[in-house]
Amino acid sequence: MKNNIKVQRAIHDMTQADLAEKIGVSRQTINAMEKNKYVPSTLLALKIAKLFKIPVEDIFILENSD
Amino acid sequence: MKNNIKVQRAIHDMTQADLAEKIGVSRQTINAMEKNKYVPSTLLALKIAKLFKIPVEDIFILENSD
DNA sequence: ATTAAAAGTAAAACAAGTTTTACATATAGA
DNA sequence: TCTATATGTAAAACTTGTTTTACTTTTAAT
Repeated sequence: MKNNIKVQRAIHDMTQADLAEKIGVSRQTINAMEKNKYVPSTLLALKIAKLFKIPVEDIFILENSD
Repeated sequence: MKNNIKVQRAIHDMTQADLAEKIGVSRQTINAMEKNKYVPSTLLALKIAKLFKIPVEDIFILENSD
């Protein structure tokens, strides 16, 4: 699974810290997600999608390996 | 956060075990999700949404308390 | 070149998701 | 009523997500 969080942040001109604060997680959580260190919870995915006003599927993309 | 998994299973005439097997988790994981015992990973959410051919947001719904 | 802000990284601790095994309860059909 | 299938539940073990603290590196602007 990959994700577009970095791009969406750029579009919305947000730092990792900004995004972290908006959705109520630590900055390291955002950083680790962007670096594909781990798969976030559905709660985080929904909050991020809501914030960026796009579907979860447009941010988090399933890959063949999943 | 709540979810419609039970309804979607009914629409697709699947048991908890069926769904579990299709997306590669244990039956207890499906049961626990339906009973709101915990929030699944985004990977699971995407797989379930793909299987039912509807958006993640139509299955997992944010609530005010989230 | 220096500085400030942003991003990357790492380890320990803690919280939460998932599996496994096992049993109890419910439901529908024979 | 008996039986098979589906669902609910629980505890232990394991895996993974998340936080906290703290430090390093990068980037962009001065």
